[in-house]
Amino acid sequence: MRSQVFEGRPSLLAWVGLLRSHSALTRALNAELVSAHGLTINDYEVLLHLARAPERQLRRVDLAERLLLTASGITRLLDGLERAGYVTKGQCKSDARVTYAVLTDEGLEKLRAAADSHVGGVRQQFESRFSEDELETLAGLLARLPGVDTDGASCSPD
Amino acid sequence: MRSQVFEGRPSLLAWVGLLRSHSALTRALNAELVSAHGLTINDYEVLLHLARAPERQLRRVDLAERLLLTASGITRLLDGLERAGYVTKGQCKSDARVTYAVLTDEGLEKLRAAADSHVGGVRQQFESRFSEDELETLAGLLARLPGVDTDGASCSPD
DNA sequence: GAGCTATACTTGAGTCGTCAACTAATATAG
DNA sequence: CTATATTAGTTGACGACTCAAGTATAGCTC
Repeated sequence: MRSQVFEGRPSLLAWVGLLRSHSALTRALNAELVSAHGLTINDYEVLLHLARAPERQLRRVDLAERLLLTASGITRLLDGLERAGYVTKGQCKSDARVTYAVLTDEGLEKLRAAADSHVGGVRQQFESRFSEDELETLAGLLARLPGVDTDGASCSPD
Repeated sequence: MRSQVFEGRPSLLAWVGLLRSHSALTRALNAELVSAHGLTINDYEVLLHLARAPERQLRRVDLAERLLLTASGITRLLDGLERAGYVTKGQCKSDARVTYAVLTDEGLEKLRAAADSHVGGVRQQFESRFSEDELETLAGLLARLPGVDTDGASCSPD
């Protein structure tokens, strides 16, 4: 049993490393973002994905896929962003089931305001510890884990 | 702005990779563990840390440090494990403030039962995607991120 | 075109964790 | 020794998600 439970294997080390580093980094970066801009990491990610999307809008489903959240999680997340005025709802002409999340000008404004300090925080965490090469290696390895890709459809015109 | 917000830099790629892979892996492995054994990843980690500790006990504070949770998070986590009978409270003779979390025989039993399938799941996720060398590289890189280390004190005898 | 399945989304209940405030015991300083 | 600060832990209120169930629209199949 010992050999199974007590983590000697590289896969287990990688796993606990992932768990811990995520916890620590997330905590730090999220606190930063919340205190400086009143945004959660996920809030930020929503704004970012919308900003990059054509027409600055995305179906809720696609947002869920990109953020790796459930549909209801997205509803809740967007609730907050809508109340804050950063996002509004939009209809889809060709499919009455879908509601778009549309980035407002205020939302884009907010994203711009938050981006610099957040990206700066992220870069500092990583670039103070790793060389450019190491970062590429790390990013490359992480990219092979599940959940790191996704791309989304759209409510195409009739 | 474009260059700041739109993640081209390796540090940003590494960061989103970490976020996504954590989310996906955690979801998968946690679901497995919960459905097979009724344990959360954090439940499991508590049992594991206790099993490795001298006397199979640890102060709540130290547990918090190891799991990267707050003190109150630990109180809540242990609530569940105590109700399930996997952990009990223990006093510290030399300091009446501290309460130990003590692994019961049932708890050790439970850990043993869960360990194989959980470790198996973890290994499968990682070893199906990476070579041994790559895993070592990944683990090594992750180890340099914050939160990946810790070691704990104990209520030493008078 | 009626019925069935699948998809988009919302809602209520519950879980897991946080923070801030609080109690209790110990350490330290004068 | 007394006063103050520090440390261990718990608790209430709350936030962010999840799951299961429900509603409404769309698409198939015959």
